[in-house]
Amino acid sequence: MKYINVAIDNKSEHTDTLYTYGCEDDQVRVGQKIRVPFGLGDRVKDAYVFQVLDEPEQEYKRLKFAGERDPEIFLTEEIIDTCLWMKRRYLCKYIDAVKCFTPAGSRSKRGKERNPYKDTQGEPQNIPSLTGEQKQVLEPIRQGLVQGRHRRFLLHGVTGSGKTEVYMQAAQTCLEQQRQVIMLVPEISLTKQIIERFIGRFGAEHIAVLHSRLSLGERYDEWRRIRSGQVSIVIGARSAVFAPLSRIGLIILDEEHEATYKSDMTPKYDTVEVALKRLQSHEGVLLLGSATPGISTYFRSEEGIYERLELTSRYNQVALPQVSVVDMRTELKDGNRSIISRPLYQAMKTALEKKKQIILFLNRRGYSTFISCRECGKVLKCPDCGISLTYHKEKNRAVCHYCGYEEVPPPICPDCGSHYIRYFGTGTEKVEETVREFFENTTIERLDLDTTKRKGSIERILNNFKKGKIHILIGTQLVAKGLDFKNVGLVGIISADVTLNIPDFRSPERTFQMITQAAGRAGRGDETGTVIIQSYTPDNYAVQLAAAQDYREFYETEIQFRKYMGYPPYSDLIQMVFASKDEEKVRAAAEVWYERILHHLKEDEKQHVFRPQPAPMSKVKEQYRYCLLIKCPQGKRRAYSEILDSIKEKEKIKKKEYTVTVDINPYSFV
DNA sequence: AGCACGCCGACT
DNA sequence: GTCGGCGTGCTC
Repeated sequence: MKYINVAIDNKSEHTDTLYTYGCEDDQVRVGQKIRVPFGLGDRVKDAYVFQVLDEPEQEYKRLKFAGERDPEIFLTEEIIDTCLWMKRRYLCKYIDAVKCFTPAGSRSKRGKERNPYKDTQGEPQNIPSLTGEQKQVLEPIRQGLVQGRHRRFLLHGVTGSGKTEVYMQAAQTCLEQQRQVIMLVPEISLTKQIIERFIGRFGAEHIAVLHSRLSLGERYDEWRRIRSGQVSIVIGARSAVFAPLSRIGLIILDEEHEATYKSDMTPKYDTVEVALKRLQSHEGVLLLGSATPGISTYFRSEEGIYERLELTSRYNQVALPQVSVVDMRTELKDGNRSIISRPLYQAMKTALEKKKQIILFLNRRGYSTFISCRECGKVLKCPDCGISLTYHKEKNRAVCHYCGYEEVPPPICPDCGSHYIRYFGTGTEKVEETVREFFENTTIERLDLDTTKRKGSIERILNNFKKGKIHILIGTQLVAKGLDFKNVGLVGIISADVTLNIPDFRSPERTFQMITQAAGRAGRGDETGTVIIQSYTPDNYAVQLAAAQDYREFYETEIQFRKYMGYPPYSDLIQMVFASKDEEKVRAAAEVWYERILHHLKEDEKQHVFRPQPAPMSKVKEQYRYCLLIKCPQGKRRAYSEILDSIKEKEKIKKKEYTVTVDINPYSFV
């Protein structure tokens, strides 16, 4: 007779605790899935075993007994341990964490297992010989793998420097140690080449590819295939970090800086953190790769938390593209009010004459309006937070979304006295229209979230572009992600300012990454490509250093700003969002939390918590939302988690009609 | 989230 | 007197 502590598969916050059951089955183990009677009606619920005990921890007046076990779903102790860690770190429920590791579907009814990539031949390959640089980079990774030690690497390599080959050879070494590999990519639909190369090299039978098109049944089958030990390499987007492998030797994150590695659903986990947690138990190696590492990542490589490896030369020795910045203030002065500058227009004409293709980048439309002078380029910013102020029409104020600072927008530019104050943020969607007017006999296609909603449409557009059927492709960041088009002669960035002035402390970082990535699309064939960046603040360091392709200098500049402002990596930003149908109730709830948090802090720590304010998009889906931001100093994260946890505990005693979500270092502050 | 217990108003 | 309203509180 055993006693088990289980997490119940229930939606409610109120039942998010471990319940003790008696268990007749002596074979019961931590991680198993088991049926239990629950509640007054003894409804049968799924539950997961977190602890197995010989004696119950206390007397229960109505102890119940667990039912049958699910023989197909069982997790390892390492996974249960990681669930406990996730609950703390992301303030999610036990079951939310467990569900990351278990397949959502049930056994597929067809009865036979299916592997959608079984028929993919992949490119049969000769293993290419490595350049000197690649060999050098690979050496310490191999060493870590062979010794079976936990090590962490940042592979900083320019576009086209052959990172994928390093990944594959590291994977090879890992397999030779009888250990398994998780290969994570930002977006599976744009990663066909990598998948084909892996399948070609290692064979489809040892690889599981997890992607969003899998049906629930297929997902279940893949999960079982992985769990059974048949699979030694799992390729997938961020959720593949939860793959139920039992001997993980290596986790690779390609394009480490990408926003998709941060989950936007509960639990709001950070893929790198989960990978690290798992690798510590498995004594495995973490390999982060990027051409433009995130500032916090690079900082950690400076601190020695990650070992940094550099690939500086391009594989095929193609010269980096010619990058120039167009000053849109001059365009205005000279009477060109159009969205396309004269240099960009000229370059487009030339490219079309040479039968070269063009990509125009339209940055994601800002959800907020920033205020800027079209003559000198000045942008209104918060004096305390250093981020752009957002214009609120209803009250005619420029507001800081971090701390709530506000001011009446000046009628003339405070720097140069110009009357050309403009409210930016919308209007860029007119690009397509303008381009069509300027270039009548060309094929123009737009690629963004709206056009890609329909299945297969990304592939269709990209294929047509590849075949040369489309002359000008207008798109958002989507187009920038790792695509290799040989005939692109020109890349134009319509407005660097939109990205630069998103009210987020990372907007310079994002701008730098966006420009670098876009530039990487130009001149991938044998000719040097051209990149043109349009901006009203052409002297901005992010724009300038991206144009100069100087990552190191950008890092040095940016890290100073982060240090001065106390932003990550010098702190963690904790964002809490309160939501309710009742506007007054959310406001009150946010205030209560604010007061309670302050109550737990010492006098000199109170400045880290900002007064709650209505969210920038304050009403979404009939719900009113309030935000509360905490700048959590380095090393204090656990303390804050505990404070929030205890408030959550107290708050749920009184049933309140609102929801709270906590997001640590969110990718956007909405 | 369910589901039962419980303490007040209109029915056979 | 009792059938049922859904407010309140618990679930090993």
